[in-house]
Amino acid sequence: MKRYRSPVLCKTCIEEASDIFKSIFRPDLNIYDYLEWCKSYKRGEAIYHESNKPTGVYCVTKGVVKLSKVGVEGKEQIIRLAKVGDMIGYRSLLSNEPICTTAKALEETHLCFIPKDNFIYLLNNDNRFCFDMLQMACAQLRDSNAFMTDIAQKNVKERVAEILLYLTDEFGLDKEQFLNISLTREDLANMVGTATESVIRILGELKDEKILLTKGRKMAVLDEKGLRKVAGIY
Amino acid sequence: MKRYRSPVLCKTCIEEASDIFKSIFRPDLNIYDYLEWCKSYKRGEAIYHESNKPTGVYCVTKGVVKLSKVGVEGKEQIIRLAKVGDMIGYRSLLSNEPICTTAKALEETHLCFIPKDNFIYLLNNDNRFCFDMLQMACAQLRDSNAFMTDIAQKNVKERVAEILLYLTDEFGLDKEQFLNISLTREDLANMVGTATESVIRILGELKDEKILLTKGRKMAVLDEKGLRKVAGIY
DNA sequence: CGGTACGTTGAGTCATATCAACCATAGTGG
DNA sequence: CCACTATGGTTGATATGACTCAACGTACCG
Repeated sequence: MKRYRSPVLCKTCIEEASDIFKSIFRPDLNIYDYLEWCKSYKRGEAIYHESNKPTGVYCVTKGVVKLSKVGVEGKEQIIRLAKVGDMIGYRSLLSNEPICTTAKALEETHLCFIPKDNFIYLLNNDNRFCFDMLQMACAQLRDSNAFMTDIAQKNVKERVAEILLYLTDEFGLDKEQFLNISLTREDLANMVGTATESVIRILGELKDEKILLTKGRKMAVLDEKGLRKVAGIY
Repeated sequence: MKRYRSPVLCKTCIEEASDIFKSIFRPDLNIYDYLEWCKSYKRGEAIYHESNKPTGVYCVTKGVVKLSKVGVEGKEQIIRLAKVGDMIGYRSLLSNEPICTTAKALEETHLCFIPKDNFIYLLNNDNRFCFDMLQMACAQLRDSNAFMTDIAQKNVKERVAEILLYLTDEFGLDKEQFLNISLTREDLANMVGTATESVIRILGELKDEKILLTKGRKMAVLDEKGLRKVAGIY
């Protein structure tokens, strides 16, 4: 849990991810003035917890963050995965309420922190920044609504297939054609809203159908078209 | 399908609902300059359809609008209900994509229309307006995420109970203690993501448990505490 | 007065959760 | 280095919530 207070390091962080942050962190904005620190998180490490008060927002410059809510009887529901170029923690801050999700690093992750006051200042004084944030929030709203419809109407197999497509899209494949993200079966289950055992069985079916290949936690999509068909997306 | 092109009528519309639009339609903004028209919609009338291109945003000054998506095999999923003071159509407009929901009036509804260019102009030139929109989008994102978790984890009875609480909260009760909104059983089913028959059975159970009272389409919550318990909210 | 949309009920089926047992792997401390 | 423990993965058996289908009742509307 190293803390970089040096603005130079923050600058490096952002610059490494600059093409992704293109709309929000523009060259003329001088975002470095507003960052308080950048920090490295280990796999599994918590970033913030449900019911804490938001103190600012975090920008992901490396790694992947899992955002989840605790539902019935402590069961976790994964709301979204945030990757390089994403901002987290802004939603509850802007709704003026306690944080109602939990954020955890899924792998080694670097975050830059913008304290609340700076963030609000930026929003109130840089119209372009505010507008970009609004567009981002709208895009997430779209995803959330679409996903809600899927959970409500599709069966588990369709949802698992859809999540695999989403992961392919979002995180891409490594040189061996494996998905560039490592999730436990339980994480997968908590994304699609089902039981771990169900996910395992579905993955088994997809393997039998030669659509998927797994090697421990690594997964490769062999037949994207087939997967699309299973997911009910044409 | 009457069209009022008169700005005076728009003004009346807005002023009647002014306390609700307080943040977005402030006195100093002179929103009337940006409205193109206000229009009255009959119960059941469509406002816009999936896959149309967004041409602007609509402000509800009277009535209730049902926003839904079409899911698997044509089954409707209700995303949210918009009432007086709400804005609809802004999400797809800001994500730069075809409309992906359908909007229908649930009762006699008045809408004021802000054309796309005016809306974007406002966002880009009135920082306060943009910030308020951002806050609104964030609040909806919170609701959407919370609802996603519920659909994924709660059973049908819990979800029905929760929707009834939500409706009480959102639309209030009339003088006879009946919910101030009229939904078909199918609409209820499409909100909680279940079958119409299931909703009917659950409502029957709640009546047996003296928690609910129904009279045709009218519903009265007799025991809010009991309902809360059923919904799993404490 | 017939039609259309909505509401209700019962019976049968199936998808999925739950429970329980067991295996695999990796990290830890003695 | 090995036993120990924790965590995650897998499989089978069983239970059941909720969907589907079908039939029928009800009410409003032109």
